[in-house]
Amino acid sequence: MGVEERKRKEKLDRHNAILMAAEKIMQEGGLHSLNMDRVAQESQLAKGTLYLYFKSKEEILAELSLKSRNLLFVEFDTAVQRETDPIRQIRSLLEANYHFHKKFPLYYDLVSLYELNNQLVESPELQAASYRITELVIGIANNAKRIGSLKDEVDPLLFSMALWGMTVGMIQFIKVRGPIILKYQGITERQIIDGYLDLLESGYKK
Amino acid sequence: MGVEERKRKEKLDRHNAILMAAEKIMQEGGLHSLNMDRVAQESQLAKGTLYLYFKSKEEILAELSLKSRNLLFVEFDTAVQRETDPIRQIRSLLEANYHFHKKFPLYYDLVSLYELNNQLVESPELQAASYRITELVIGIANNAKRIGSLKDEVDPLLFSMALWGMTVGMIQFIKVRGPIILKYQGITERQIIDGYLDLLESGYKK
Amino acid sequence: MGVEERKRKEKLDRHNAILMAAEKIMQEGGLHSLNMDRVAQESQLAKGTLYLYFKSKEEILAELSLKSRNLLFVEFDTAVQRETDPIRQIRSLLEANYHFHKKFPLYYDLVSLYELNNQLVESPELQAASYRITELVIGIANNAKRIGSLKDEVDPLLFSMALWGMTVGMIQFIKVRGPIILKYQGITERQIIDGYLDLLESGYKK
Amino acid sequence: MGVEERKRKEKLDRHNAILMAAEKIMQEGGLHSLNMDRVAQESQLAKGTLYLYFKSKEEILAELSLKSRNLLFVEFDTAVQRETDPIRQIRSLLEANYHFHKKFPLYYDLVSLYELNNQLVESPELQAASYRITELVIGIANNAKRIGSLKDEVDPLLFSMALWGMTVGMIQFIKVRGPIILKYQGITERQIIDGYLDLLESGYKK
DNA sequence: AATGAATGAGTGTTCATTCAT
DNA sequence: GATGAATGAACACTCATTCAT
Repeated sequence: MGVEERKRKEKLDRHNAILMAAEKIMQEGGLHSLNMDRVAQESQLAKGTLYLYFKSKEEILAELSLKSRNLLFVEFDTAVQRETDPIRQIRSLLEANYHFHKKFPLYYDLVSLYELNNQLVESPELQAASYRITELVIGIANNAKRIGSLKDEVDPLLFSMALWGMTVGMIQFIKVRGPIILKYQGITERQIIDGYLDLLESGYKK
Repeated sequence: MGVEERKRKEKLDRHNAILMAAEKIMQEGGLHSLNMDRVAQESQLAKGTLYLYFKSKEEILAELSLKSRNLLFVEFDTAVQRETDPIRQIRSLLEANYHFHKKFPLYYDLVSLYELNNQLVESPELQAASYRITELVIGIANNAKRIGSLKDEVDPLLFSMALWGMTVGMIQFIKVRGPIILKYQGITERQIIDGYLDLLESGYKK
Repeated sequence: MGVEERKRKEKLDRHNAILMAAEKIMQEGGLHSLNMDRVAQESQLAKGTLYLYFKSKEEILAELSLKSRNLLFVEFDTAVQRETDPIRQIRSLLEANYHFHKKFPLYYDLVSLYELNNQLVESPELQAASYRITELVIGIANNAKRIGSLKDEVDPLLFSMALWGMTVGMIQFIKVRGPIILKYQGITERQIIDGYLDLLESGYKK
Repeated sequence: MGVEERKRKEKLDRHNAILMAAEKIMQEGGLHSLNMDRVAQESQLAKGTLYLYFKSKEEILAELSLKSRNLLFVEFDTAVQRETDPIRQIRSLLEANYHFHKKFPLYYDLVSLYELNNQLVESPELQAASYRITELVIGIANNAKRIGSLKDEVDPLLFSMALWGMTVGMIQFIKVRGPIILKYQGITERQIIDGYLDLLESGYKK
C-alpha cells in the first residue's frame, strides 16, 4: 500500500529526474550535446542506473520527443478551441506552432528531430502522437469543407500533410535564416510568418 | 609565369580531387559516412595534405554545399527559362526542385544540410548562392506582379522566402514520411507534391 | 517439524529453480550467455535472492558442473555395465563420452569448463565427482589387468588419467575442427572418433 | 632510401612494441587480462595508435597466436630432425610439445586459444600454420608406414588428427590437474606424460 | 528471508586534427 | 608543400555484486 505506492512514486521520480537532466543538458548545449555521462552526472545517478530506466540513450530522446509532441498537440488543441470558424482555427493552429517554437525551442527541436531525420525509427507511441495531430487538422479541414469555406479542389488529407510539411519547413527557415534576414534586410520573423500565413490562407480559403 | 601557372593549376587539381573524393564517399554511404581518413584514401593524398586545402572537414562540406546550391540555381534557371508566363515559371521552378532532389539526392542533402541545421555557419559564398536563388524568385514574382497575375497582397520578397522554406519542408516531409504514407495510406509522393503545388498556386495566382 | 521441513523444502525449491533457470538460459545461448539478470528473471526471483542461495555466479556454474559430472558418471557406469569384458567396457565408456557430448552439449560444456580452464578452482564436491569417474576407470583397468587383457606395461592409474585427458582433447578437437575437416577433407566426426578409439585400443589391449 | 628504410623499421618497431606489450600483460595476468588500455599504457602509445597497427584487439591475439604456432612448428621441426627413425620422430615431436608448454606457457596458451574455442575464426595465415604442422606429422606417419614401423591399420591422416587432439587434451589436463595430482597422489607431470606417450606409442608402433 | 534499485568500473573502437620530418 | 604517424578525448553500454528496506 503505502510502501508500494511510495516505491512507484520514487521510481517515477527517478525516471523524471533523468528526463529533466537530459532536458537541462540539451537546453544548455543543444540536442547534440546529450550524452549518458552528463546525464548521469546531472541526475546524480550512476551511469548503470540510467539503463534501469531507459534501455538506450535514444529511448530518452524518444520519450522527450513524445512529450514534446504531446505538448504541441495540447497547444494546437487549445488554439483550435479558441475559435469556432474552421478557417480561423487553421490560422490559430499555425500561429500556435510558431509560438510553441518560440516558447519551447528545445521541445520544438525534439519534435523536429524525427521530422527531419529519416534514419530514426518512430515508436508506436510517437506515431500515435503524430497521428492525433494529423487527425486534428483533418477534422478541421473537413469542417471547413462542409460549411463551404475551404476551396473545393482542396483534399483534406493532402491539405493536412502539406500544412505540416510546409510549417515545419517555415519554422526551420526562420530558425536558420531569421537572424540574418533581420540583420541584413530588416525583415522580422513576424513578417515572414505573416507573409507565409497569408499566402497559405489565400490558397485554401474560398 | 608558366611555373606559377602550373602550380596554381596543380593546387586546383588537388582541391578538386579532395572534393570529388568526398562526393564519392557520400554518394556511397550518405552525408554521415564522410570522414577524413576515407577522403585521404580516396583522393590519394595524405591526411595532413587535406588540411592544406581545407581547414576543416566542415569546410569540405561547405564547399560541396556551395556547389550544390549553384547546381540547384542552374536547375532553377533552366526551368524558369522553359516558360514565359511568370506563374508557370514559378510552378516550373518548384517542380525542378522536386526533380533535383530525386535526381541528385546527395546534392539536395548538401543543400538541406545548411537549411536544416542552425549550428552551422554559412560562409559569404554560401550566402551569396542563397541570395542568387532568392533573387531569381523575387524577379519572377515581380514580373508576375507587373503583369497582374500575382495576387495584389503578395509581397515578392516575403513570397520568395516562404516559397523556399515551404518547399524545403515539403521535400523533407516526403523524404521522411513518404515511404510510410505510401505504405499505409496508398498516397504517392507525386500526389503529395501535386497537392502542395496546387494549394500553393491557388494562394498566389490571381 | 512440519514447518521446518516445509521451509527446508522451499529452500531446496528455490535452489533448484535457480539452477534450472541457469540451465535454460545456457541451453538457449551457450555458457557465455549466462548472467544474473536473466537468471533472476527466468527463476522469478529477485536478483538479491540469488545471492542467498549461491554466493556468486561462479557457484551456480560450479553446481551445474557437478551435476553434469555426475550425469556423465551415470552414463559411464551404465555403459560399463552393458559389457562384461573390461576391454569392451573401456571402449563402451569412451563411446558413451562421445554420445554424451552429442546428446547433452551443455552438460558436456559444463564438464569441460573446469577441464579446460585452469583459472577456476574446483570445490571438494567437484573433485569427488571427478574422482569417482577416475575410480571407475581404474577399476576396469585393474580388472583388465587381472584377466590379462591389458598390456603389462600399462599402469592403471596413469592409464585412466591419459584416457580422460586424451578424450577431452579429442571431443574438443571435434567440436572446433570437426565442421571444417568435414567440409574440406570430407572426413566425418565418426571417422575421427573411430580412428582415435582404434588407435587407443591397440595401445592398451594385449 | 635511408629515410624510407628507417620509417619502415620504425613502423615495424611499433608493431612489435605493441605485441611485446600485449605479451607482457598476458605473461603477468593470463590471456584474459589483455585489454587495450593496458596495451596502450605498457607500449607507451596512445590508444588510437594501437588501431593504426592492429584493426582490433582480436587481431593482436591472432598475430601472437600465429607467432606461437610458428614457434611451435619450429620446435616440432627441430625435434623431428634430431631423429631419423619415424617412430622416434613422433615421440620426439610429442616430447617437444610438452617442453614447449613448459618453456613458453603463454605461447602455448595462445596456440590452445584457437584449439579450444569454437567461437573464434581462424585467419588464412593461422590455418596455414596449422596446416604446416599437420603436414609435418602426416609426412612422418607416411614414412613410418613405408618402412613398416607403423601399424597397418593406422591411417596417417586420422592418426595425425588424433595425435593433435589427444596431445592438446593431455597438456591441458596437466595444466589443470597436474598440481593437484602431484599433491594428493604424488604423481608427477613427467610420469603422466610418459604414461601417455608409452600408451600411445604402443598404439601405433608395429 | 526476500527484494530490486543502485552501483561504477570496465571496454573496444572512432576520428578530426596536429606536427615533426 | 606534402606527408602520415600519433593523438586522446569521447562514447554507449554491461553486469556481478551490494545493501537499505
